[in-house]
Amino acid sequence: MLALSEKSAHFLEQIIQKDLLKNQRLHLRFPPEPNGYLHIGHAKSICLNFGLAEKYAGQCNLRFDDTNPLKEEQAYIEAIQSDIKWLGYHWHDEIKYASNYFKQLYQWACYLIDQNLAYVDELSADQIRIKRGTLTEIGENSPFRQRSIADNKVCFEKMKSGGYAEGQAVLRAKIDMTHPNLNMRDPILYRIIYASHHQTLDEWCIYPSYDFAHGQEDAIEGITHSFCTLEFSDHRLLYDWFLDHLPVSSRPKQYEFAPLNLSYTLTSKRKLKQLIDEKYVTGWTDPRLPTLSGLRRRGVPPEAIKRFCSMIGVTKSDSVVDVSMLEFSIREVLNQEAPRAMAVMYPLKLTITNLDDGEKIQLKAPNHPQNDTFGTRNLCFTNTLYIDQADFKIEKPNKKWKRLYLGGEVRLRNSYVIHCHDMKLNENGEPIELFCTYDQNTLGKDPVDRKVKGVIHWVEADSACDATFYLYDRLFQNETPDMHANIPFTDFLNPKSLVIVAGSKVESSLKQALPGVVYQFEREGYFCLDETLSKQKKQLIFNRTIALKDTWVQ
RNA sequence: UGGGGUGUAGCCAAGUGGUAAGGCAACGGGUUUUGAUCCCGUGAUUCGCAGGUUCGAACCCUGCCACCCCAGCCA
Repeated sequence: MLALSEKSAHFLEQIIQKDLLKNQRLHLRFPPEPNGYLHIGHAKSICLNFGLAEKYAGQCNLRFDDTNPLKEEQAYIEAIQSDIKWLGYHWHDEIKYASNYFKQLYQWACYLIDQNLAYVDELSADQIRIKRGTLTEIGENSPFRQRSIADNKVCFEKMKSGGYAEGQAVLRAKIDMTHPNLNMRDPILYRIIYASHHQTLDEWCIYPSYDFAHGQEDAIEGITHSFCTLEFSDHRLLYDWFLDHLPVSSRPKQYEFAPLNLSYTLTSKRKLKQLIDEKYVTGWTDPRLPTLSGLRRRGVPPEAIKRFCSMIGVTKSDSVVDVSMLEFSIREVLNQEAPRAMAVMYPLKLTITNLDDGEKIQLKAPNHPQNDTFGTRNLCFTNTLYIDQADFKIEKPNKKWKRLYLGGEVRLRNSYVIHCHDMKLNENGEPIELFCTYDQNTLGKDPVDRKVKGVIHWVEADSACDATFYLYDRLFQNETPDMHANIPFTDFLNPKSLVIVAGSKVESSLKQALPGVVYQFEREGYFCLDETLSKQKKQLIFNRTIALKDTWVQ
């Protein structure tokens, strides 16, 4: 926490600090296009914009950049809102939509025509592309560039009223076909799309391009600093050109920062959508996805995401952030917040031979080892328990082995020290039942005459609940799955990204596991109830948020 | 090869002319009824490279190199 507030200001924050000194307002915006769910990369931008507005007592708008009805949906608008709320941010005023400004944008387009700065081009998309030139060759004027203002007004009106087919005409700015920046070679302002828009329905059949919309939207809303990712750097010139030539009432400035790349992860809406459409995952909320909805369902707390965003910084250099940083912040938050419980993933029956059938010992266990305010819970100890198969070996494999073996001793977490004196094997020679005695004199204290190093977790057989665990692992086996020129990212999918373990046991207190609460199943990891799946399959299903850090080298 | 950017440890990142912060990862050690947490310790004679300016350069100048983005009627 301390480190967080002491962190030095990144370059955008420094710009804000300077501008604030000059008595400027601070008004930011987060402008997603509603064409998919938000992911961890958007979280970086959300934390930047909402976080800075919060820190410097400014405002931050939520604005849906909905200029393309072909790709957008109302469902995405709703999902995006709940993801932002989940992160704990509040947008200023009403939600904004680019579509709120369609009329104003249209009037400004007419204004540009009147200024002889825009024209209707009836070249085909292909012809426009060819005449635009290339990176090294200048472009060439369209034959329609010399249309009269009056003609342009007629043609633009014709575009607006449905007099052209899709693709038959576009409105372009008249700038400079020889400009070294391709964006300045008469960019397209309006195109014809005969599609119903989720907000404006069938009111329009012409839609503004991103370039013609974004800066003006910022100006209309009185945005002071417009932060976007690096790939828009080349558009800044155009952004300024429109603001210079239009009678806008405020002058926002665009600044660019590097988008987030995360190792072993995809941060591209388009590619995430492909994974969903091609059924590699179950949907936008699949816990293996880096979508905010997926992370939430997985059990990742919003605070972890905020800490992560603070940890990675904001710069202009291309980078790939190691996913271990995200994992660290998840564990850091969960270690503090998660109540502890015990769960046995692969049960092995263990009979206490010096305890009679029906005898019950009530035990109390703290819900958090470092924080008493979490309180305690009751545990029942009888002669029939389960421990994990991984915690028992017939023979002690090496001197570092701290768990149970035949003839050895181990502490049962929150309970007694037991000694294993016998076992039953199946036909394959695998142990199927252990016989142990417990040492009555070891509850809450160490035995006086000997050292018992190991501690293992357990559940009481009779009171335990059956549960199924969904163990998630990274979706890709390659650090940069989408950065290989000739290999599709789907080639790197991890076949073990989801492992379902059924037939597990959780302690009785988890019968009432609360949705939304992440528990630490001691020695295993952090888990949370999957409400949807549990209801659907009528059993307790836990998602593993993340395993505990494991530094044990066998 | 036009234009716009970026190069500081395996990864992220401070540093803005006074002699290389911090975090993640890794590796040691200590504590521990979670092989977790916590604590302590270990890294750059050097900042893409080469010159130059200066008493002094990661920071200034010159030249070079590498990588990223741009030729949607996507955003």
